[in-house]
Order: sequence, then structure tokens, then C-alpha cells
Amino acid sequence: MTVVNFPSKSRPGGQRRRRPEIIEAAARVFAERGFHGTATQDIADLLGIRQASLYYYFPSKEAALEQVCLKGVEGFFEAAKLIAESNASARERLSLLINSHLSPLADRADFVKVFLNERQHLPTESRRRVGRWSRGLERIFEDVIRQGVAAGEFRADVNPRLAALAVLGMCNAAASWYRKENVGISRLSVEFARLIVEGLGKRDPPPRRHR
Amino acid sequence: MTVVNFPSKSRPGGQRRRRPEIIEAAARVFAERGFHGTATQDIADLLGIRQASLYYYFPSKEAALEQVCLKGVEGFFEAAKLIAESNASARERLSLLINSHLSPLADRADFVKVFLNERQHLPTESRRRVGRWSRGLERIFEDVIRQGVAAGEFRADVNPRLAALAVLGMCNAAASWYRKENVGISRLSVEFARLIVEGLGKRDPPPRRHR
DNA sequence: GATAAATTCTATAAACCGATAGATGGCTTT
DNA sequence: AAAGCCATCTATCGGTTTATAGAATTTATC
Repeated sequence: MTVVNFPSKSRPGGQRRRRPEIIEAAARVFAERGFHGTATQDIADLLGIRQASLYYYFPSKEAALEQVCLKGVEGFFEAAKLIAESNASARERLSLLINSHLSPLADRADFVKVFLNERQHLPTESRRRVGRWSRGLERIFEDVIRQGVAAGEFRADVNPRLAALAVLGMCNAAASWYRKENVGISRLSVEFARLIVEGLGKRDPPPRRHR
Repeated sequence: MTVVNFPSKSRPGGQRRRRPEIIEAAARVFAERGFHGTATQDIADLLGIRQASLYYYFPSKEAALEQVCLKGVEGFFEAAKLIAESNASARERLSLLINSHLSPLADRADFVKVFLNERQHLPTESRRRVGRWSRGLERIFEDVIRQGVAAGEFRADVNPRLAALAVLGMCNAAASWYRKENVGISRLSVEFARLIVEGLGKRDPPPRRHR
């Protein structure tokens, strides 16, 4: 009976310890050339193994995309939901939402990028799933903005739906250039949050003083 | 000698009158499935012709992409430059820039979308070209914002580079959802411009009145 | 209506790519 | 060191896709 808790027995079908590394390589290449622009050979090259060896780690190229996308959205929704449900002001919550939405760029930019650009190529089932997920996130932003309007924190003539899409678009676009620009996430978050809440314009052009 | 100015003689190698239609079909399919996700067969299907017939209109699939991308950026830069060089206020110019940047979505959303999402797959030479073009446009937005800061119209602590990327990201993202959301360009432009210049926040939370 | 030009078709070559099957070697455990 | 599992390899099949060649058909011109 000797039950062993070492890495043995427990798994009937292989451990595949290198799996995370494989998925990371896939993310890198997918991010750079896109899903259909990538041959499985490209992933193998990056890893220094043979093309066919990849199939020990996933059953199909699409399955690999699915894994990458999953890691690309992991936690987003939950974090956003927590923030949205806190009882801070709408301004504060929106700023936190922006920060939370940008944070993953720091350590998994490729995964996020692949999710954003390649999710359309997921098999039907999981594409639907991430569709729902995506709409849920939009809704969270939209609701916080709507609450801000209702509370008198935000302008009354704001269209919460459009504003939410604007904010998300702005943040998501950062995935494309975050690495090239030399700016940290916290700096970026602050800049974006202030841009959205306060705008670019100066508050009170003070009554013109004579020099 | 009889020189004819009718549509004859002038072109030695064919007229290819259907070319615009062909390119439009390519744009449609590229926009939906991406460049590498599209087979030339798909374009042919949409047109009701045979796959091989396409090659009467362009020498390669990449060349078709090039044409689509070209139409996707046509005029952007020139329009933006004119606006940036006008002597309106920075606020006004930025609003006009946003409007001008969104306008093409009305009648060539597919072309714009393809340019934004698929330009990475252009052959090296033209990719470099649109790279320069793209940076030029960023620069225009950035400069107007910088001038607004210098003129005291915009907050002094704004990072013009990041703000420009934010605005462009916001506008470009609209290409993905413009059709689904039922909103006209003018409405969208106004909303976005106000969002960027004034922000979401209310100006003067008036000294708290009783209820 | 004859002729020429423009357009579309059929047929197919050649390369590429995803995926499977089964062999091989190395590491772990007993 | 024997046994078994884990990981990778070799070899290859079948399907897809881009692109070319040349015939056939339609359209325009005189």
C-alpha cells in the first residue's frame, strides 16, 4: 500500500513538468506573430525541441491558444469585481479598476496580448465563454461609471457605456506598447486614472492676472 | 493617328475595373478572420469567383493586404497635420484630431481595422513604412498635447507621450466595436473629446447644500 | 460581325503545416 | 540492475494553401 507523497503514483497520466515553460513559449510566439501566423515549428524552435514533441504537452494548437488565453485573463474579473463592490467613491474605484486592469502587463504581457488579439480564433465553445467574460468586465466598468454619475461625482452627460469602452480600449492598447515605452505600471496607472477622472484640461483657468 | 481619349489605348496592361471591389472583399474577410486566418479561397467565395481568378488583380496575398492597409490609413496623416497646424486652441485642435481620427470608421471600418490589426504581417519594406507613418501620427497628437501644456490649457503634470498613446488607443479600439454599438461618429467624437479634455469628474463639486 | 483585349476558368504544381504512431533513451524507484 | 515511467525523437500521412500556366469566355472596338 505504501502511499508515497513524492512526485510519483498520484498522476496516472504523466506530470509534464515543463508544461508552463511550453505555454510561455507559445505565448511569446503567438504574441509576436499571431495564432495563424505561427507554425508549431516556431514554438518548438524557441524551446529547442522538435515540432512533434509539443504534442506531448497539448493535444492541438488550438488547445495551446486556449491555455495561453486563460492565463491572459486569469484573475482580471475577480479583482475587478472586488474593487467595484468596495464602498470607496466611484472616482477611487475607477482608479483602482484601471490599476488592476493594467497590472498584469507587468508580468504576463504576452498572455494578455494574445488574449486580446487572438481570442477570436479560439474554438467556438471557449470563444463564447470569453465573450461572456469580456462583457462582464465591460459591465463592471460601466456600472462604476454609472454609479459615479448617479452620485454626482461624474458629469451627468456622460454615456457610461461609451466611457467604459473608452477606458478599456485605452488600457488594452497599452498591451501593445507597454514594453517599448519605458514606464512602470504604477506610473501608467496614475497617469491614466487622472486622465480619465480629471481630463487633460486645467480646472480653473484663473481669472487672468496681469503677469 | 486618330488619338482616342476614351478608356482605351492609354493602359498597356489591362484595366482591372473590378479591382476596388476585390480589395473591398479582401478587407471584409481580413477584418473578420485576420490575414493568416484568411485563405484566398475565402475572398473568392465572397465575390463568387474562383480562387485563382484573384491573381488577375494582385500578384500575391501580401500585396492585397498592402492595398487594404493603404486604404486604411489614407488621409489620416494629412488631415491630422492640417488640424495640428491650425491656430485654434490646443483643446479645440485635440477635439478635432479625435474627430478626424474616428471619422474613417464611418465608411471604411474594415480597412482601418485591418490596418490596425494586421499591419504586422506586411512584408518588411511596407511594414517599416507604416511604422514611420504611425509614429508620425503619434507625434502629432503628442505635440498638440505638449503645446496645450505649455500654453497652460492642460495640466502641467501631464505626460504628453503617454496621453497621446492613451487617446490613440482609445480611438483605435473603437474600430473593434463601432459597428456593434449603435452610435454615430459625431456622437462618439464629442463623447471622447469631452472625456479626454474635461474628464469624467464634475468640475466644481458645489459646496454641499442641504439635500 | 470580326478582331482584339480583358476577364474568368480549369487544372495542377509545390510547399507547408498540423497531427499521429511508434521507437528511443534517460531517470527514478525498488 | 531490473522495471517502469517520463520525455523526446524520427518518420510520415493527409490535408490545405498559395501561386502558375494556359485554355475558354466575355466584353469592347471598329
